[in-house]
Amino acid sequence: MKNHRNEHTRERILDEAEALFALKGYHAVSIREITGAARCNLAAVNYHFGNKQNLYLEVYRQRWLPRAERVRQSFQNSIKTTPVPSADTVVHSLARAFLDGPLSNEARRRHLRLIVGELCQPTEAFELVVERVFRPLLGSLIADLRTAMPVDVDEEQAILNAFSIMAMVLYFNLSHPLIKSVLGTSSDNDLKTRLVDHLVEFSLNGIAGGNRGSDK
Amino acid sequence: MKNHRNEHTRERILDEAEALFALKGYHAVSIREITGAARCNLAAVNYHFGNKQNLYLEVYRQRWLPRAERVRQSFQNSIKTTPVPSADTVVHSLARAFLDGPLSNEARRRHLRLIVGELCQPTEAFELVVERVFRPLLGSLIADLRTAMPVDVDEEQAILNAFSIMAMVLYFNLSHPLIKSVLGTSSDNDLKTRLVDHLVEFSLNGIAGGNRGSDK
DNA sequence: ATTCGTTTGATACGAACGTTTGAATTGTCA
DNA sequence: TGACAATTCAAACGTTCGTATCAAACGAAT
Repeated sequence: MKNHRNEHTRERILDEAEALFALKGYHAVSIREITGAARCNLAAVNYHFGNKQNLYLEVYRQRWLPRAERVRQSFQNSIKTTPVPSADTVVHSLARAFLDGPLSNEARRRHLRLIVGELCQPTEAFELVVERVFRPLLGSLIADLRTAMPVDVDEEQAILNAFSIMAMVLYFNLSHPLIKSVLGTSSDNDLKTRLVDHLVEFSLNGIAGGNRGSDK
Repeated sequence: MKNHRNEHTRERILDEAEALFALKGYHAVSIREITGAARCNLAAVNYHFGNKQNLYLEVYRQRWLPRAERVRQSFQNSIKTTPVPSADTVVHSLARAFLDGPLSNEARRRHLRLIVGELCQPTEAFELVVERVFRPLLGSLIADLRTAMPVDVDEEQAILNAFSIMAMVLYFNLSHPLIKSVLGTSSDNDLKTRLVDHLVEFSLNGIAGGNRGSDK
């Protein structure tokens, strides 16, 4: 039924659309810009996806979601090496999965920009990001952290801990250039590794502190 | 020279433009939408500000920047109550200045959305945000934290600590609805206070941990 | 080779965009 | 009051946007 070239066109459009949406945001990208980058006709978007909004959603469904799944798998595989992972292992696995995981630098940048884009200006894709990825990830993160910690941490504390970790993961990606700018040009080598190390250490202490001391 | 109504119009445009830019982003807001909300003529934007891009910049220069200054003042005043503030005081003052400070809830949401907007999709206003506000704030934050801590924390560690704190401050504002959604409807009262408390505690432990243990 | 469903292509539509214009209106000061 | 600059207004500009149309090109099966 399906021939080869239409799939190629469809895939090319998805690729270029994702790159451009991640780079400039939905409204700053025109269909002509996408089809120009994909070297196909203007009408191809409306033929394959109906309209611009649905192309945007398909980018999340067919590009972003599978990648989010890869990140999740990378995270799960890392912590499943030990039967009862320590909090250290959990946080380190999460940080590495997001900041140094299965994605290339470019893919990772796109991936997290699409997340933050929906966080800043929610559209229809927001529900997909939250319900299909964010909430499950947060749930397993909390569960994994719980098994590695005493039970005297209440649910809200655990949730806020998980949010704090995610905050740093997202932010360190988002403003990676800014961080590099502030740190100066002196130490560019293996910055990513040191960022991960800092994030893990900072988070672990934050969690442990939240566990030990009940109130400030 | 200047009469009254033009200033009124100019100010109304700035107010409505800021609200709309913060809510929907630059490209998703049209001049007609702004002038409609400000109840003035379409051409008023081009008369008072030249063009849309410059209106956007003026929003940052004349609305955002003064508010950033108020937040900074609130932060500085809080920590200047004691001659040598503790790290606890510094972080708590910062968190309160941003999350519970001199701004109303609405003004704070706008303020931080304009920050994150420039972080996600930098325009000309990015330099203003970074150089005039972000870098000075980060500098004084690091300096204040340093005086409250032993000197065996290297510069990079201190910078990353400050970034981590800012990450949580920004993120807790950005995804406040999401956090409320995940936490459930059970505990809505004084959530902001508990968020600040969590942020302070998490950060302080993160900093202290970075101070005590040199490597993971 | 012919047919038929699928995909591509060139082109055009109406709407909305940012911007400009020039005439009316307003406020200010001689 | 009259003159003059500052501001507002309605209307239009040219451009670009998302979308629709329809014929041409293509691939696969009869």
